[in-house]
Amino acid sequence: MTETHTLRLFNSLTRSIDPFAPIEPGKARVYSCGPTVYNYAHLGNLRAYVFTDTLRRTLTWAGLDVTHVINITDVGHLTSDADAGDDKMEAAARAQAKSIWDIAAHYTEAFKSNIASLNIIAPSEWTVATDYVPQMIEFAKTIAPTHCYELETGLYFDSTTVPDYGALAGGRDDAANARIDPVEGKRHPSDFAIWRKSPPGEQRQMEWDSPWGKGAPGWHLECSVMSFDRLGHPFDIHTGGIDHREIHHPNEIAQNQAYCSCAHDLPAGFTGARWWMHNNFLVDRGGKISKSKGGFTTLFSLIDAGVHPLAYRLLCLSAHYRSELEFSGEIVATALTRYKRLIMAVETVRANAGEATADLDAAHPRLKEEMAGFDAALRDDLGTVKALTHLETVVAMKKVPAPDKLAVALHMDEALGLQLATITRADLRVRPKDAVIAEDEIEAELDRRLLARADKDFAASDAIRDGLIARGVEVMDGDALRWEWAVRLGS
RNA sequence: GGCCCGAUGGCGGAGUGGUGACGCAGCGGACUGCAAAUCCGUGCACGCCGGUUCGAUUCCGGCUCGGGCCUCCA
Repeated sequence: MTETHTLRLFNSLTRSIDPFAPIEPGKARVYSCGPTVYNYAHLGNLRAYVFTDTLRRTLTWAGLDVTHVINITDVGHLTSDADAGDDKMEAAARAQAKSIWDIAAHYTEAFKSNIASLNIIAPSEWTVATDYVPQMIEFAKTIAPTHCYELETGLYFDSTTVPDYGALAGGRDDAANARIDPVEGKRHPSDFAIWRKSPPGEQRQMEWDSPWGKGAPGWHLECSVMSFDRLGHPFDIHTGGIDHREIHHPNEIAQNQAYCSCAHDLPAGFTGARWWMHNNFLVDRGGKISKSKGGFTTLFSLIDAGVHPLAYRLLCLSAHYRSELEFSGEIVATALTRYKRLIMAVETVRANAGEATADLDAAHPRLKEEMAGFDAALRDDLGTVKALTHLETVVAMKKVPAPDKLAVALHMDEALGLQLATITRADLRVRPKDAVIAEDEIEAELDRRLLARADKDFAASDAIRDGLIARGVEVMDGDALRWEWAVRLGS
């Protein structure tokens, strides 16, 4: 099928949608800021990886060979004010009376499990921050003489030593914005830690020797070091949540500029990645869902309530990645219904089609029209919202050959990742964690009900049905599936 | 306090200088012993005040309300 549209993506550096051209023809190198593994990822965190996955699939769709790296931050985040507070990892370890390494391993596995549940393609490589400490120290040594200064608390980056500091953030006010206590001795409010010294007399579970004393790397450092190490410099795209646009990524860019001018004599203005892309937040009534505030919803809890994880993926796809997306139990439930109907429709197409048409170019003209619309939507800064409607149009289309329909739908799904080729409606019947009745008992009750109905004993059959409903089971007579779990969403 | 963003029907959410997608809910119909599930059909919206324009939801200004960042966060 001839793809005629240009891929255009929003670049936070230019604040505009620009035609995308990779550095190396035919290839794209992408780095995504990964999770800090001191707690479970919540649904808002996961939106970022659905976005990243959509980007990756779209690049592939556009014919590019993608190398994708996601990091695991297992060190280096602070819990509180300034640049000298507690480390989040250390705090979590203390709170749970476990080793910090156990904490990291546990939440890393949980995260990877979430990624798999959402049908997010695993990155070409996961990089782990603590594996890179020696390289971080080398990086810091390279830039220290010309870009850093040392204080009691650590090694700091002087943000005025690089051109256009903070340009990504879209202009920052420099002075008098001190809402928090600044670190004693910092030259500029926007200076940040490259290396954090362990407090005197305190033994940390994670600490390393360095030219600036025992301690841990600043958390901005890891992404610069790992992205350069795995993807080279420059590379194509760096992604992350929109919150990183103001601090973390500008700091990363500053480090990249410093490093490249020190080590490679690269021109000023070099930013490491050519494109910086940011997804917007998943929000609750009260605002963004925050990991550090607690009380958030995880993908695990959604599954426990009886919601298939891909319904959440569909929800993410139904809004543009740069828009805020409202979240509530009710909203996920609508996504689940939408997903269920889509899956049922595809199942029907599959049953009618047998084999999918092999040659998409030979598909029915109306289908090719939708295909073109889908392609255009996707290539226009990842327009999944429209792309999704094209998919639904295709699946619902009358008077076109089923094998063609199936082929087109499955092709579209390569970009959307809704597992249309394999998921069945029965798969969507996710057993709620607090279900009070077993499946075989449900089946037995339904068989009893069938007998009562055959006898036209409707009082008895209705009583059985009411009993099942009371135990969270929906009875569906005119449906091959016969019954379904009621979804149990809190609020 | 500084910087920035948003406001579309009951809810979610696209989009556009000139008939305002789509999904969910609702309503009507089919099916059903009755429901449910499913299918078909369908009503409902561009925060307020000015300006530009033949014409603004769309462009500009002000206002109101909501949110984000400035401290770890996707």
